[in-house]
This record gives sequence, C-alpha cells and structure tokens, in this order.
Amino acid sequence: MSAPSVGQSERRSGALLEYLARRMRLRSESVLAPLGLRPRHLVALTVLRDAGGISQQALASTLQIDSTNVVGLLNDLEAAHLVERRRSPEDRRRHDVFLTETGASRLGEAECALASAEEEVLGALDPAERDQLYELLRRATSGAPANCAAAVTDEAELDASC
Amino acid sequence: MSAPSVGQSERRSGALLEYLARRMRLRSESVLAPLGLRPRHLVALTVLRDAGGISQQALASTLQIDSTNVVGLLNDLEAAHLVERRRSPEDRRRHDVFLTETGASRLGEAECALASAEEEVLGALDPAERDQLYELLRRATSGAPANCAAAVTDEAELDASC
DNA sequence: TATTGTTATACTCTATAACTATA
DNA sequence: TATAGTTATAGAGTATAACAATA
Repeated sequence: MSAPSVGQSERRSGALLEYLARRMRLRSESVLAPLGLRPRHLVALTVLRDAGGISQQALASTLQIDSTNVVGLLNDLEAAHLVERRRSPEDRRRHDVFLTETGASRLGEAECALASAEEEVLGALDPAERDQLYELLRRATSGAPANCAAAVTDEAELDASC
Repeated sequence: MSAPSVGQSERRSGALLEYLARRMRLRSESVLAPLGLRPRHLVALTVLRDAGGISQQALASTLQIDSTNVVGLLNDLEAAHLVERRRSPEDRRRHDVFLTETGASRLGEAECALASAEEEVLGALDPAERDQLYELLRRATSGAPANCAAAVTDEAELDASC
C-alpha cells in the first residue's frame, strides 16, 4: 500500500472509524491483558466513571450492548472488585452499578498504559492533531445517545438524497 | 447520563474510538444489509478500491485480520461478483485481488446509504467538525501499517513514562 | 401486565493447527 | 525449507427466548 486513502469518493467516516478502532483495539488488547482487562471492560469502566450509579438497563443502552450481556460483563468486573452492584432502595428490581475505588485506580492505570498503543496507532498524527481528534471524539460521544428512536424515522428521506 | 464525557482524566482516545465505532457499526449494519453487505465487507472493499491487485496476505496485513479469515471474506465478495481473484503470473502461489466494476459501484451505493448512519452517530458535530474528523481519520489510517514490529520494541519504555 | 435482571442457547466472528501447491 | 492459500475447528463475542422477582 502506497499511502492509501481509505474511502475517498463519498467521504464517509464509517469505514475509517471501523478501521482505526480495530487497529486500536488490537494494540490495546495486549496492553490491557496484564491488567486483567479487555477493551470492552475498559469502555464499561469509562462510562461508569462518568455515570456511576446507573441501572444495568441504562448501562446496556449507553454501551449499546444487549442487556443480557451486561450481566456477564458486570460479573467479570465485580469478581475483580472493580465495580459494585447495589440493589436500588427505590425500585427493588433494579441494580445500581458503581465504580469502586479499586476500579477507578485500575482504570487510571489502564489509560496510562494505553499511551503506547496510541503512540503506535495514531503515529501519523502530531500531538496537536491527536488532541483535536480526542476532542472531536469526546464531543461526538457526548451527544445524546437517546435520539436513536427519533432518528430512525428519518432514515428513508435521508437515503433518497444521494 | 447528563452530558457525560467518556474518558477525561488521561485523555486517551482508545475507549472513545471503540465506543463511537460501535455506534457507527450498529447503525451501518441495518443500512448495509439491503445491499447484502456487512461492515467488514465495506472496509475490505474500501481498501481494495485504493490498493487493488494486492495479494490476500497483504490484504490480511492491511485489514489486520487473520489471513485464514480473508478466505471466507473474499469468498463472500467473489460470490457476489464484487471482487475477483486472479492467479498471479509472477508467483503462481499468489492470488491478486481486484475490485470489479460491480464492486466499485456497490461500494459507492453503500457509502451513499451510510449518510443516514453518519447523520445519527455524528449528530453532535456540525458539518465543519465532521469534515475535520474525516480528515483526521483519513490521515491516521493512511499512516504506515507496517511499523508494528518496530513499535512493539519500544513498548516497555513508553509504559514507564506515566 | 410490564419491567429488571438472570440463565440457557444458538449464531457470528475470530484465531490456531494441519494440509496442499508452489517457490 | 519457506510462503500463499485453504480447510477444519475451537474459542470469544453477541443476540434470542424463556424464566423469576418486583412493580
């Protein structure tokens, strides 16, 4: 490959995101393994740091994974004492999920260890561009994840436009 | 979740990328299904548009997937007449892989159809920011995918720095 | 009756090992 | 002997269906 540009004609970010995320995930795996974490554990911990105390359902919706799989994910993390399930006093069906102190510090270590993975995967970008990318990703992921239902209804119209 | 920021303390893009790519993949799936494509097919086609004629090994290395899985991937795409395997005249062990005209136009349709998925997933970004993101992703993914071996050796030092 | 969480299970994706053919 | 591609197969990851407890 001689300086290839993946996806030029329609300028869609989809394939590029998939491509870059895969590279990052592969490199992250080996860095996270010594900490007993997998990439999806990292994402879950990261979400819980900001949204601690949410229910498993809400967590599933935020992570966009099936709620049945949240069970296993939390079983892993709880067994490692990184998160805690507390039966909600308001609604006894619910479990509120919290990051433990151990979990918070483990997450910090993980993010620290990820420096080398980023170094490699984002090597083509200079520090300023990496900051820019981080900021854009942060803003994009901060966006309301709840607008899915509304957006789906517009789908047909959008498709016709191009 | 009240305007959460996923990953603030160490400012690592890893979890954000994984998170955003997953959202994009999930939305892409339903958009691509009518075209008989899956997200990983799209990535493969996108790479082949720019690097047509490469061997299956090289494709595996570029896509960062195991070469055994390239077989099945290409079987799918070849059955749909989107790519073509040609026995290399120089080295008869090798298959050179090419995007067909059908493949190129199907890829165009797919990218077009992905507009709605992007609209939804990148909804928090304005058009200028989306262009900026696209450009950063394009540059990051254009970087040499061959430097893995070299970079791995530096790993230990980098880890110690933070 | 609807919802939260759980289990069991099937399906997809991916990786490992052994094989064929060319070099 | 080494490399390109293939097959078979086991392991993760994910989704679907049925169930228990609570609302």
